[in-house]
Amino acid sequence: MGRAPCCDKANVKRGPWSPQEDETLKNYLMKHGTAGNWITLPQKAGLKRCGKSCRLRWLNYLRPHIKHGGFTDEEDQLICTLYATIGSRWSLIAAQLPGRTDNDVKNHWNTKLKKKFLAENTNATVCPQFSTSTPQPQVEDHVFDHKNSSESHVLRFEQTPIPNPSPLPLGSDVSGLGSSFSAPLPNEVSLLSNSISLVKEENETQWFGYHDNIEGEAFLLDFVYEDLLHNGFVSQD
DNA sequence: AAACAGGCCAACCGCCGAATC
DNA sequence: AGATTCGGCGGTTGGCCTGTT
Repeated sequence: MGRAPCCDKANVKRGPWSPQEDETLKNYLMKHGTAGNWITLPQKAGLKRCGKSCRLRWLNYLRPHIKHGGFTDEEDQLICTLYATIGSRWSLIAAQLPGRTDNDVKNHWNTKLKKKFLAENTNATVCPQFSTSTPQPQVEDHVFDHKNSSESHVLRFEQTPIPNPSPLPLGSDVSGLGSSFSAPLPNEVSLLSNSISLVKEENETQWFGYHDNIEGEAFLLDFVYEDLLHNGFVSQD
């Protein structure tokens, strides 16, 4: 048999949280933490809520240092770039935006950014796939789907490998560049946009994806590399 | 001032992989 | 080994808010 049931769904409160509930949950978590179990937490804290609901409320609203609204242009650009790279993996995208939650980023994209970039239809510095130099795609048609990357930039990368060690200009038409992508790999490739690159240092066996974040500091995009590795576009040999 | 439409966002739903029994 | 739950995630929705007519 498995674990005990999650919660009595007929006996839990739903809908918007009251200030009292917020206070109760916040106080409890500040004092005791989750103790590794969200399901039993509401009972211990004296809340008639499902554990999942408590978790969501904490992560999206009550957690310290959460920012709401007021997305900057830099954040918009980063969201767009990452969306074009990895698709709708909001938790990963939000992880690159301090103080932002996946729900917030998702809402922001769905209500504003998606329309904005569809309407503008040209934003090569941020989202190469929207470039006017190529046929105008629908956003959904060209996002990176990590489970089925048939419409992704990464697949195009595989089909049209980059044999040249120098970074390619943003939005380059790399079709017809030649043979399959294999070792020896170039030292650096400007791969997915003007701010994301794959780097392989001399004498290193691993490739790493980097992105220049809004403060201009490079951070490792493990998931870019993982996607490439997972899809067999790079190897560790 | 009232009615309506569209935008926004908090919260729920359902799925999936990992963990547990 | 298989059944079941947990935790986490992305998709969706319902209700409130704001702008327009």
